Amino acid sequence: MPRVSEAEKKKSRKRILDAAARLIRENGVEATSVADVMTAAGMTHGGFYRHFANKDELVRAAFQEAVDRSVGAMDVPETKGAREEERKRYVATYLSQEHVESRGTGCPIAALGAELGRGDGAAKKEAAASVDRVAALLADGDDKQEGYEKLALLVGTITLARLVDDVVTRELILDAGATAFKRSTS
Amino acid sequence: MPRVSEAEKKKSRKRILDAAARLIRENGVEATSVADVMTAAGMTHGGFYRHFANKDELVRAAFQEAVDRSVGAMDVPETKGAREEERKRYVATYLSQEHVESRGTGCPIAALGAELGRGDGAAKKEAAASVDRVAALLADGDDKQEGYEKLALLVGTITLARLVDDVVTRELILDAGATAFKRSTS
DNA sequence: ATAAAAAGATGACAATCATCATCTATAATG
DNA sequence: CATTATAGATGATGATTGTCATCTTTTTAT
Repeated sequence: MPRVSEAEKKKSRKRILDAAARLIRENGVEATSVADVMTAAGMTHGGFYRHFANKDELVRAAFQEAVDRSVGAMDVPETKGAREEERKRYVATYLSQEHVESRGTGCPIAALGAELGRGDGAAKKEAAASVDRVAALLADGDDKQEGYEKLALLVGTITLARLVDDVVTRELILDAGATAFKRSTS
Repeated sequence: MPRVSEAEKKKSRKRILDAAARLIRENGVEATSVADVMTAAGMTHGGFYRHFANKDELVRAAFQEAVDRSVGAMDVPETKGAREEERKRYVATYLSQEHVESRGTGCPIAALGAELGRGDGAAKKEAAASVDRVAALLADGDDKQEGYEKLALLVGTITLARLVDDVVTRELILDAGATAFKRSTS
């Protein structure tokens, strides 16, 4: 059948990226094979290297995509309280049971931070840059430390909550995170 | 050569456990093979199943061992300020550059929490129990939420710090965690 | 002392993996 | 329209994986 048009190729790339962004968050980078991603994107493994140089490059791009999507709403011009409004929404969504359960669409730093922290490829560098980016979006002004503190609290809370099967205990953990988060602002 | 004495077998088991506890924290569960562990323990892969039913059971036991070692000092009778003293030491060690770099001997929840949170075997259950245990040790009294909050902050902070290669930024992150931790107590 | 049990070595298994080579049919280029 | 470039399919690669079978040798039990 192939070859396909340029526009079609672009769509293919996007399907691959979306599939990867979901699968690596659901199952981890190591547990996600290139063939898995391609199948989820509706193709065979063969065409993969027409889109990405290697798996690390795919993971880097997928991680970036995931960050864009998950903080995109917060990344708006600082006009009046719009940013602050989105921040509130972001945190409430973050510290929710739904976020605990839907790993495939959740925070990529929480899902993959530990695993990427062990590596040293392009994906790790991307994740490091994302830490700065998300922290900056979470902070009120230019206080970097406030951003780091808030992000650490979010990431740690969801990590703990995902270990716990009991929904009641999970809620306790999420509540603890929310309470601490409020304290970090005032 | 084999068979070896009962005492020797016990020592073998401990060597396997120690090797696993280090390797899974350094490289993750998935990236650590049974053969890797056995080699690090000074044996070939053959004898592994005389000690553990399967890899999941090894990881569970190794995780438990790692937790024991890393919070052992805090887990003392609540006599006068002894516990509080150890808590301080624990947190200072936790939020240090050395901890960021020495993953193999560091906090197993931070190293493996996200990965185990995706699974559903014995190792995940062990990790869930550890969350409660460590949180309880970190809390002042019976305030569970305080424990969860503190543990989340520690785990999140070290996760972020490990993503960052730049030592200065890393220090900023660790400082932010330490500041927030103090605020969570008073 | 004889027999049974088993620790660990060696080796094999079926799966899985990332990556590459080749083939094809079609899109882009002229 | 003729030529060339290439997206994606098919299939192979060598490496790695968890687990099991077998064998040897020594310990334990009788």
